[in-house]
Amino acid sequence: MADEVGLNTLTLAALAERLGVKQPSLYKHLDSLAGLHRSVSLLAKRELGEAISRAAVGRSGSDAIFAMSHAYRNWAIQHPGRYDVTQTPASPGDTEDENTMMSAVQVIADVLTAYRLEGDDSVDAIRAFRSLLHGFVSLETTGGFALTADIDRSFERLIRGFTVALDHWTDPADRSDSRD
Amino acid sequence: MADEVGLNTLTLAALAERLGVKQPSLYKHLDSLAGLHRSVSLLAKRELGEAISRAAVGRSGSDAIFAMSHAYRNWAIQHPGRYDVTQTPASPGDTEDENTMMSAVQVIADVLTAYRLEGDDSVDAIRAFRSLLHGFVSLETTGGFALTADIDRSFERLIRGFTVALDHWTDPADRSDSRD
DNA sequence: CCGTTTGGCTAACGTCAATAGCCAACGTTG
DNA sequence: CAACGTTGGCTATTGACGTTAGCCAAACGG
Repeated sequence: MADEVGLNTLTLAALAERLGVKQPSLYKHLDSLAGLHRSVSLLAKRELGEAISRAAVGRSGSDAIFAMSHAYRNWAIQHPGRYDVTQTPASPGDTEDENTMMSAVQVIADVLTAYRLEGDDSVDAIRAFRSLLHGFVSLETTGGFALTADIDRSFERLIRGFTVALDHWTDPADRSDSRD
Repeated sequence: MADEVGLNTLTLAALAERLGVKQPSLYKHLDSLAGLHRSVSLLAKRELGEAISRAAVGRSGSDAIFAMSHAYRNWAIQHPGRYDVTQTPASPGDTEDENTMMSAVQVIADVLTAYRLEGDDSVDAIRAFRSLLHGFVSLETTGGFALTADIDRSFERLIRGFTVALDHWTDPADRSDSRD
């Protein structure tokens, strides 16, 4: 239901009606709307983490990156409502939520090990990859890409660009434009 | 006020109280909550567009990209509430909103002209750049980066990676990992 | 077979967006 | 100056929603 209507507009009244039940009866199964949101968020993080993890097994290097990226995007497109709560951070002290998030990020970290990045270099690469994926998928699912140009192709291009950047991740910083 | 509390939780009651006025009096100055959201969104898009446009004047190539990126991120960090409605697409038929969005995207397109990309190549690059910026800023402002590693550095790294990728944007696609 | 748990219900309250209708201050204009 | 329309506030009310309290019947376990 979150995927159909969006979590923000998912009302307890509507949920009760769909279940053929009166609104207060829901409180026998959930503690609050916020609690429901947390549950959905937790479920979504787990599912997305599993999806990208499954895509990465048996692959490494740029192969794994492409596979994981497509798994990420496909899951997000198929579950837009769930997706947009995958990035809401855990409430302070919610260790279960924190751990779920961390294990999903760990999948990305593992995939990047092929590039032999260490310490901050690795953190930077993980943040970059997460930014890429989230930014593209977020813009796409909210309808931010107005033009009719092929979105699949743009995504492929984006990921390819990332692998190219990874190949030069530890090159010395140089702001000059290498092409002219 | 949107930046302090977030647009989602900005309530008309609270707004009225801050203005020292009763809630229904607000309707003499706005049509609805949705209308207010649209106004804020429109203002935000215009402001962000101007910020990145200002940053890009007099620069070109990767210089312009870095300047624009920092202007984008800084504006978003300083105006988090406004930022997160900059990416909400215009309602169908809202040409004013569409035009505002388009002119902001046009700034990006102009900056990328130095890379001599044409047609779909250009669209792909614009989408990639928007994804990068939005993804990073979105994750950062919502607290998605848990580790204490330097976020400024990660951003710098991300943008540098993009310029590297741009230098090879039109290289033939090749999924093999060039480093091993 | 009796007690407890489970899962529904009605009634009620507070908050919020929104509408209707009233009224005072003010400026314009004949 | 006086009549008048506009502006911008107000109270009262409604409807949707989240939430709590308290009641009750069916199911289930000892």
